[in-house]
Amino acid sequence: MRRRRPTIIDVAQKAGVSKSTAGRALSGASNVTDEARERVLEAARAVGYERNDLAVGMRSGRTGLLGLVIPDITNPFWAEVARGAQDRAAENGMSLLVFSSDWDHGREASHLRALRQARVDGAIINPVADNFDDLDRFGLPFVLIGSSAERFPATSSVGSDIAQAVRIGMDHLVSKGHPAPALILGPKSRIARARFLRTFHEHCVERDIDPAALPMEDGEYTVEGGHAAMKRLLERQRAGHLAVFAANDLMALGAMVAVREAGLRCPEDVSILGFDGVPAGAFSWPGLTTVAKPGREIGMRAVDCLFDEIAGRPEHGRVFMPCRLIERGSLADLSLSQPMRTAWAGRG
Amino acid sequence: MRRRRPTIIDVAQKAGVSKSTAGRALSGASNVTDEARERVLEAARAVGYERNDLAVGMRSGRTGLLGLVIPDITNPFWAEVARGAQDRAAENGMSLLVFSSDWDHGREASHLRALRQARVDGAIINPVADNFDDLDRFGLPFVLIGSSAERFPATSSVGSDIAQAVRIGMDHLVSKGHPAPALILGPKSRIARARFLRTFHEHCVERDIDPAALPMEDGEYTVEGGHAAMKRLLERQRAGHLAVFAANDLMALGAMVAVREAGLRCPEDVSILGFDGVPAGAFSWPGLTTVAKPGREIGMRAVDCLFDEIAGRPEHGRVFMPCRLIERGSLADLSLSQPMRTAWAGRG
DNA sequence: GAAAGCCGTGGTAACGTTCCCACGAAATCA
DNA sequence: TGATTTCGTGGGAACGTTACCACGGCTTTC
Repeated sequence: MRRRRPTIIDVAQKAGVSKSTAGRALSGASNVTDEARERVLEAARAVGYERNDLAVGMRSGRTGLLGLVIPDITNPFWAEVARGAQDRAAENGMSLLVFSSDWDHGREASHLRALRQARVDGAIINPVADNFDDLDRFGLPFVLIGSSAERFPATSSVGSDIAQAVRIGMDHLVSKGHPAPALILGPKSRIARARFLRTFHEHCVERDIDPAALPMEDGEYTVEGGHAAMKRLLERQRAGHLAVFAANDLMALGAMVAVREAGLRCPEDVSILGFDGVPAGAFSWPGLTTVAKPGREIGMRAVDCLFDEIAGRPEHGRVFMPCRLIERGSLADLSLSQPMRTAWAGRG
Repeated sequence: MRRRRPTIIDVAQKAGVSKSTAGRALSGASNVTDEARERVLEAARAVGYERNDLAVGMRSGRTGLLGLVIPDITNPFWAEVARGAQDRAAENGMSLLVFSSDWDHGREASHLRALRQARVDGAIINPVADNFDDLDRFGLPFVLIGSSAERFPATSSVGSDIAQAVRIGMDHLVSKGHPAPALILGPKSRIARARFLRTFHEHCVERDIDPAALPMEDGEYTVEGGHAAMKRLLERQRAGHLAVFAANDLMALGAMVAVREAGLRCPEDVSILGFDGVPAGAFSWPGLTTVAKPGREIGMRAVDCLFDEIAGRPEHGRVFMPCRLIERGSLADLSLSQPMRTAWAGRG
């Protein structure tokens, strides 16, 4: 048999005040005598009172619940985002409702409905929908995360700064003597790809390189995709050192496997630079040098923006979080041994 | 300006029935005319009604919320557990509140309080506390997960079957010609270690091997821990093939690095078997052969048990989920080339 | 044919909290 | 001193739903 949990009325009785006064004391309102507050708090401790969030939400409209809708909590990047969001939420006494959409419209819609029914105060969403209808109908404050947020420029959102990331990566490649790397990119349909390419082209223009002369392969954002892309790259490349900038760590790791299978060595014969910062990159051989996205910071920042959104404060627009280089062992340093002698340098 | 959301009363008015009838129709109760139900459902659709879960929870005592308290959502294993739990919860129309405790008593206690205040219907908990006080005070239905659940044998819990996992691993080692491997274990304080060792000893007895004669090293459950342990192992081992069973994949990956640093090759000189099934093991070189825990299934099963617990159905006691072998490239096959010629075979 | 049971319906209370208003006492102002 | 403000307090309504009870009409039973 489970005993009835004490309510604010029990506390009020024990303290000898009305439930209004007890409520004020417990919620930290100012217009209560110190003496009354003391008595109420003591009584609450004595009876083991714990506020009923449902009742609070019911009456005040604020539930202390935040929603997080991401493609897959199993993906290390999204796990980091979730962790950051959860920590920042907890700091502010709020709890996080987590949902995985698996890039599925139906699931996303159903999760958004669940969020509404739970009366969350707001949500952080990585949208799978490519039109704004679903989100527009959401009806609650929300913040977008991830690169697909770019499709909704008018909405408050937080993402990694792909432009800056590409720049960091290219600077590093140049410093190691690979000014004109080959590219392994994601599917043409993805927004992130376009942004990546755009910045890459800017970089080429600055350095007087013809981007059209650089080898480029597409593939899914998976190990298999990277593996296949690298095989194609190696078929085109016969001699000299090959440097590759992959748009995704999993692709980079797949590419590394392809290099090994071709009887070549990384980084001696092929240099590989990744993008994401997945933990697995630390255990590959060689360790994967990569541009890491600040997943945790994105999650935290998204919660901050969401709070502003909820409070009706002027919206942030798009927030871009800076990425950073993690240097491990997958890049050869050609800057000293054979300055400027990369695969395609001076071809065109 | 955000318009007031339609309530069940709006639906009832539109349908021309009382709110009682509307409520019955919407909650799928049986004692309503088909005609009335139809009218109510149509009205609900027309006004865009969505049930208020807070009010339901307030009145009925069931919130449709489940809690999940794990050490760290960022850890791939726990992410899998969370994913499984979330999917199974969603199947049953419930939402998951996720918290990371970071093995910290204070955080755990505060998360449990948050769950109580949110009036969740139940919780799945990987307890960090080593005494039962906190959990005993929890006051809501719950199911324990992870190996530390072993400290609370009276409570319903779900974990991986370490005994079976060790057996699978050993069988595989034997089949490859490594009947007496060295061990890399976790810290002495951890429950999982004891269970691992116990089964290992049983295995040795069955095969007439003196476990005391086998090299054994401890370390933290991290890459660094495994790295250091393997270095110590290699100092003791001068010649012949060395086979190692690591109690954790991260340790195994660290060990692999140590092997490479010592100028040896895996699997030619050293065979390594891991335990966990982390994704990173697929990208190491060689790929890590390992015994994988069924994280997702554990999460799903835990939710099933929790439903039983909530419904007051007879408790399950401890549920053990079977692990499976993932064979990649980190074990040499000595069974043909040099039958039974492992490092320590026939020493004692 | 009367009593008893079933079924669909509607009205009302209850869940636990916060919000709003009114009240009296003390403090301040003219 | 009398009028006005301030402050702490208490009472009651409200949030949106489900649980409970009572009612009338119908069918079943003896």
